[in-house]
Amino acid sequence: MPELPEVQTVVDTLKPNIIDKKIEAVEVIEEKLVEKPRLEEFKDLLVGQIITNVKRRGKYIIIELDNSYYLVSHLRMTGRFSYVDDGQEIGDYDYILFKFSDNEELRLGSKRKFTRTYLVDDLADAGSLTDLGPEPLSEEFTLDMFKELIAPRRGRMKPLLLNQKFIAGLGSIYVDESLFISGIHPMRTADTLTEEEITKLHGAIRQVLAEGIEHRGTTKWDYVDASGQAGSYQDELRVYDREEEECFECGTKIQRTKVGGRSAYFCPQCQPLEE
DNA sequence: AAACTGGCCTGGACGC
DNA sequence: TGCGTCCAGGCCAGTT
Repeated sequence: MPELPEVQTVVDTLKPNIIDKKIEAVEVIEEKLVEKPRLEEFKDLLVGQIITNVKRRGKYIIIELDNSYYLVSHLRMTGRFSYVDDGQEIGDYDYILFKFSDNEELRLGSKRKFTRTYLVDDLADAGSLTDLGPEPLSEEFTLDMFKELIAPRRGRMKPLLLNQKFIAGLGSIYVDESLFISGIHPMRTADTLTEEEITKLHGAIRQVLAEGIEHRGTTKWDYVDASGQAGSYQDELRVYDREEEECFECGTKIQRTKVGGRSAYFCPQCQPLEE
C-alpha cells in the first residue's frame, strides 16, 4: 500500500543510486508487470540508456532516460523497487531486473503482481498519470483550491479522498488519519462539510503526508524503501488498523466500517456521523 | 460529470 | 492436516 509518503521515500532512496547509471540489460521474469510497450520493444528502448532523473507524481514513479523516454511504475499494493549488488540472490517476487554497467542492479518486485510499468515518450500514455488531481503538498494546493474542488462534490468522504483524480497520492491510511484529525466521519458526504471542516481537512491532509515523509513512510505489511529500510509512521497512527483500541483523544474504542467496499477506521466520538 | 460496483491478484488468517 | 473462504486495497472498466 505505498501511498504518497512511501512513494516519495522510494524516489528519494532511488535517486542518488540510479541517476547517471547506464542500463546494460533488462530481464523480465513476469511479463504481466509490463503494461506497454510489448516486451521486445520495452527491452530495446531501455538497453543502452542512461538514467537522468527520478520523480514522483501521485503514486507514480517516473524514471527519466536520456532518449527522452520515461520508465513509469505504479507499485499498487505490494510493489517494491530494490537497489542491490548484482550478485545478490534474486527474490521470489523480483519480476523485472534492470542491470547496470557497473554490476549494480535495480529490481522491481511485486508479491501480488498488481504493479504496472510503462515505457512511454508521452506521460499521457502511462495509465492515469496525466489525469491526476493536484499534489497535496504543492504550493498550488491552497485552501481556496480545495474549497473549489469540494464544492461540486456530493460523494462520501472516504471514497472521494481516495479518488486520485480528485487529489493525488492519498490511500487508505492517510485518508483515515486526515479524517480523524479533522473530526469528519468517513461516511459523511462532501456537501455536508462546513467551511471550518474543509479548512481543518485541508490542513490535516498536508500534516499527515508531511509527517509520513518525515518518518520515511508507514510499514504495516510489506513496504520498504529502495534500500530495504522500513518506515516508522505506523507507530504514530491515530486510527488506521486500531479497531477496538482506545482513541488517544477520548478513550472511545476505534471502530471499523465499510465504505465503498473498503475499510475505514474512525473514532465514533471524535468523528460523529450526525451533527 | 460524478458516483458506484466488480474484477484483478495472492499470502495469510481463520473456521471446521 | 488441509481445505475452503475471506480479507487486504491500489486502480480501472463498465454502468447508472
